[in-house]
Amino acid sequence: MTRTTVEDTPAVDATASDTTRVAVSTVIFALRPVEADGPLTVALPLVRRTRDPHEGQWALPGGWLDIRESLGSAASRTLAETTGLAPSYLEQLYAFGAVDRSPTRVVSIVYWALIRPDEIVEDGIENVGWFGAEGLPPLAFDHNEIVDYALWRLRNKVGYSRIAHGLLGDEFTLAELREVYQTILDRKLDPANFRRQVENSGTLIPTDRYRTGSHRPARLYRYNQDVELADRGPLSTPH
Amino acid sequence: MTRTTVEDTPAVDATASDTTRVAVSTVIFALRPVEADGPLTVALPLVRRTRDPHEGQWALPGGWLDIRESLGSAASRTLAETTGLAPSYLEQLYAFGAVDRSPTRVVSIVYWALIRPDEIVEDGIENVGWFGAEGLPPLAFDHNEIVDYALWRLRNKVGYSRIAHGLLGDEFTLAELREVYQTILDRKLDPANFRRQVENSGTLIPTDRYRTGSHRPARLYRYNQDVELADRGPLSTPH
DNA sequence: TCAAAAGTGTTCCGGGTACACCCATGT
DNA sequence: ACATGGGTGTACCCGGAACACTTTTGA
Repeated sequence: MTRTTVEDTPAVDATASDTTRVAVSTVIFALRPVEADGPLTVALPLVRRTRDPHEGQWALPGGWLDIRESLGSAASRTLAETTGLAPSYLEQLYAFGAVDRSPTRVVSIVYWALIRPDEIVEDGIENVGWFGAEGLPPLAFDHNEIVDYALWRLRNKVGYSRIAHGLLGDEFTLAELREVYQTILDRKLDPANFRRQVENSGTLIPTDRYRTGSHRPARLYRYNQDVELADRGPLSTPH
Repeated sequence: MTRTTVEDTPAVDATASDTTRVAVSTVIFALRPVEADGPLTVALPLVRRTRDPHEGQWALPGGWLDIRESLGSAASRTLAETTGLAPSYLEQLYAFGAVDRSPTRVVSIVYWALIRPDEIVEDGIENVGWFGAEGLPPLAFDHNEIVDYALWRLRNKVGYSRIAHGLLGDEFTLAELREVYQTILDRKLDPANFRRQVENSGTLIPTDRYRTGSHRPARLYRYNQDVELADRGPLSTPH
């Protein structure tokens, strides 16, 4: 193949026009009221873009992959830089690489994360806003589609694994844990059956403490860290 | 930040030393005897590397992502170029991006694929070899780890979805389908129960044809293409 | 004392498993 | 005829769903 026209000649300044760049973004889920004193909702933080493309629109927190960091590290770093958050759970979601998903060629490695209420930094950094995961406004790039996929994965994985504790503090009552499941799955769960199921799963450690306040005090539980294994298969360390 | 030493100055020739490149590789599974007249085994084709790094070692088929193609297209293309194969099933597996997984910085988007016996091109292209998925020799880069993960995903997904037909031809007997499951899962399955389970799943269409040859003829089945949906969630098109 | 949530007991149902049994064909 | 795999019937077990019931607190 020989170059015949100027269109075939790559720019001398090889910034973006002729290379594929790798970005890392993260969908961060938390459970919080989306309006003051409203019910708990699956919510996520978004960052307002301050430059083109899509200036002014909301987008997933993220940034460029540095040449000397792994993908998971890049997710953690860009997350902290843009939102100030450090999630308790972080897992790779998918690599998005459609040619037209950005004006320049960008492959985005997207992670998804869970954070506990006590890890949420309120109004930590400018240009960050929290949104309910359902009914988002139009986001930059293909980020609406990405959030939908992450939400599907969250709902799916809650069914067969015990990640829900990533949305709770260290100690919690069974009612609080059940509330997490009900919010994510968007349906009521029988308290009696729910109790037995999580108790039999072996992932809960009862403590001697109780949460008091209204009605009969409820026993507090803690999560058994030794479980969780045998979930992602032979892949132990994030890449 | 200001540049103070030569180490900080990027090379004018921006080939590989200061950029992250994106590669695409695929783990292709087929069911075939690994030695002539042996039992059916989960096997995959590997390509012998003809240049450094890891010259002479076996590696997953793959190549560089072209700037004008999506990730899935790149997987199909590099697959065809290196092995001559065109799989019936192709799905993204994981993005591998550890800093030290290659001498230069490479992020690999790995796909996994299934191919039917009739799609296998025997001795089609030089430098391609077939190996049993268990007990591979040491491969180039982190490819052993990648294959193990793909194998885990295959075994896992066979349990809850109906992808096994991606390893069979258009028409097949229940015994042949059961053989696929038994080979992948490495355990015997009850013929009676297996029949009822796949029949009740609604994914099989009985034909009027029978496979004769030994003993009582077995009815041939075809797969219902209309199913398979509601599996990868809202992600319909590969990116 | 009453409302409401915590916690227990019991029944029912459906799907998976084990296994006995009949059917149809090649040799 | 008989061995062998194709195909059917059935009993059992276990986990989830439904729901009645008792316990313990705050108000």
